Order: sequence, then C-alpha cells, then structure tokens
Amino acid sequence: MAKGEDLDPAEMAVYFALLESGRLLQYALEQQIRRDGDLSFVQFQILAGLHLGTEHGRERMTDIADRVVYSRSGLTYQARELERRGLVERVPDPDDDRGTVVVITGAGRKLIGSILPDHQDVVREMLIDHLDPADAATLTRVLGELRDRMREQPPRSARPRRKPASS
Amino acid sequence: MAKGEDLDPAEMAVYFALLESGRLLQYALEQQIRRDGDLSFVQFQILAGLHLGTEHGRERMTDIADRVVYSRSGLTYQARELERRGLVERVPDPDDDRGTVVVITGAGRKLIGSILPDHQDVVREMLIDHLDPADAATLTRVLGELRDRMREQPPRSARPRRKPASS
DNA sequence: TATTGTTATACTCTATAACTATA
DNA sequence: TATAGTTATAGAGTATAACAATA
Repeated sequence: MAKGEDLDPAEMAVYFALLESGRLLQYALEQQIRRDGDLSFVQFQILAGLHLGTEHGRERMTDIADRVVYSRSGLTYQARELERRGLVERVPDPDDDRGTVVVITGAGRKLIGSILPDHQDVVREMLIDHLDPADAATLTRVLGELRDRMREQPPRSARPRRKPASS
Repeated sequence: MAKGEDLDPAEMAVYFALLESGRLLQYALEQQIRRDGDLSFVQFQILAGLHLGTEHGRERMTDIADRVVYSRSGLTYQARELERRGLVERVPDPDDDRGTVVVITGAGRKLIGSILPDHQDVVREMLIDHLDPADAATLTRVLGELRDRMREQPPRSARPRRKPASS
C-alpha cells in the first residue's frame, strides 16, 4: 500500500464504517445523557471518568484534557459549567502550586449513578448484544491498539504539541 | 446479558475503544481537511459524497441530511456556506417542487480533488497500514453491520422521526 | 395532513492568543 | 524557559420552533 495511491473500496469501507458507527453510537448516547442528566457527552466523559476511573474522584485538569482529547481552554469552560452546577469542585493541587485538581462531589456521583444504568442499556442494545465473543475480542484488540497508537503518535497532519520555535 | 446489569470491564472496553478510536481518527482528519481545504469535517463529507458517491454530483437536501446524520436546519446552514464559497449550487428539484437539489460545482470537485490524496495518506498511516487482512475483514463486516442496524433502528433513546401525535 | 426546506433566534461549544504564576 | 491554568473574545456550529409551499 504505497503512499499516494488511492485507497481501494474495501479500505475506504473500513474507514467509513469506523467513523460512522462510532458517530451513530455516540449520537444515541448523547440523546440518552442529555435526557437523563442534562449533560453534554464531554461533560459525561469528565464526570464518569472521575467517578469510575479514579481512586478518590480527583484528577488534574491537564490529565482530564488529555483523557477527553480537549483543549485546555475548552476544559476550563466545561469544568466551570460542572462547578456551577455543583457536580465538581476545583481545588489547588497540593503537589504543584501551578495545578488545579478537579474533585467530583456527592451530587456529581449521584447524577452519574442515575445516568449509568440506562447508558449501559443503550450500549448493550446497540453494540454488545450484536457481537459474538470472537468478534468482540477482535474489536477490542484492534480498536484498542488503534487508540493507543493514535494517542501516542500524532500524525504529521495533527497539530504539534509545542509551537514551533520560529525565531 | 440481561438488561439492567452492569457491563463487565471487557464490554466497557469495546465501547470506549470504538468511540475513542473513531474520535481520534476523525480529529486527525479534521486537521488535514482544515489545513488543505479550509473545510469542516461535515462540509468535507457533504462534498466528498457528492463527488464520489453520486452519478452526476447531485443529491437532495434530505438525502444529504440523512447521510451525514445532520439536522435539516444545520444542513441548510452548511449548504449556504458551501454555496457562498462557490463549491455547490442549490437548484429546484424538477421531480418535487418542494425539494432542493444540491449540485457540486467544478470548483467543488477541484477542491475535493486537492484534499483527497493527503486525506487517503492519513487514513492509510493511521488505520489501514496497521491492520492485517483478516482483522480488516472482520472490522469491515462487524462495523458495517453495526452501522446499518443503527441507521435503521434508532433506539428508544434516540429522537423519534415524527413528533408524537399528542392529541 | 405530512413532508420539504428555510428562517430567526438563542445558545453551546471551540479556537486563539494573551496573561499570571509556578517549575 | 517551559508548563499549568485562566481569561477574553470572536466565531462556528447546533437546536428549536415557526413558517410557507407543495405532496
């Protein structure tokens, strides 16, 4: 598969199927999250990650931004929104005086807890129940590898992490 | 897998991997499309579909909205943007006087043609080159089935097509 | 009556750069 | 010098409902 050659139809099909199936699944989940918790998908990701993925419901701003693939200023906006609703608090990082730690509140845990059951039902209905075990394993392995690679190796077309030293 | 039970970690992993890998791939492609053609991803989808997926570069507004999973008013906005830049024209549908047909212009085809080579390179670098043939076939089949099912059967959490007859 | 598409409006989100403070 | 985070600001995108015209 040399660079510069057209992708053949089968290759285009993988690409389109990946993007569109992900988008349709996310679209359905967005409706459910909005309906049950009045949260955007990104806000749900932030809260659910704090609730399920951390030891004490605490995470630094930068780590959250990396996790949800979000700009710093965008995350500040979302964190302010969540704080305004009493779902998280922002406190100074005791280990780094430049840092801010986001902490999920009891109200935040309660809200996520009220969203998750239906959320998992939707995931099951749309995705899990239609996969046989072998396909599920393949999907997990291949998509997981893809995700890990893309996380680590932004391609030449992605915005560089550091601004180029122009002078 | 009964409704109401928690998803096990492996099931959550499929769900997260699908959404995040799709999002990362789309993110990379958005950078490329913006850089090479100053288009948003949705605008690229509209134009590329007209260019590659139609017989004469013509498609009805409603069909485009369905294809890109977009609201009517959102599509009107995007079509106006594309028309403003001379990349498409909107003409009355000869077969249905209510309808509007979007037609890609020469400038639109030229722009897409200038984006596609690099676009395909990115898809290759990030996705195709890392799949062995068996995995690629599995992915295409499973994700294609998923997409087809989700297209046809919006779950109970998705917005209904018709507003409920309330009286 | 239902469907096609547009408009108006308000709102959410996102991107950028400038800025402060600390490492 | 580099990094963490915030702010300001402007612009893009999106959702909703109301509307006109046609099926």
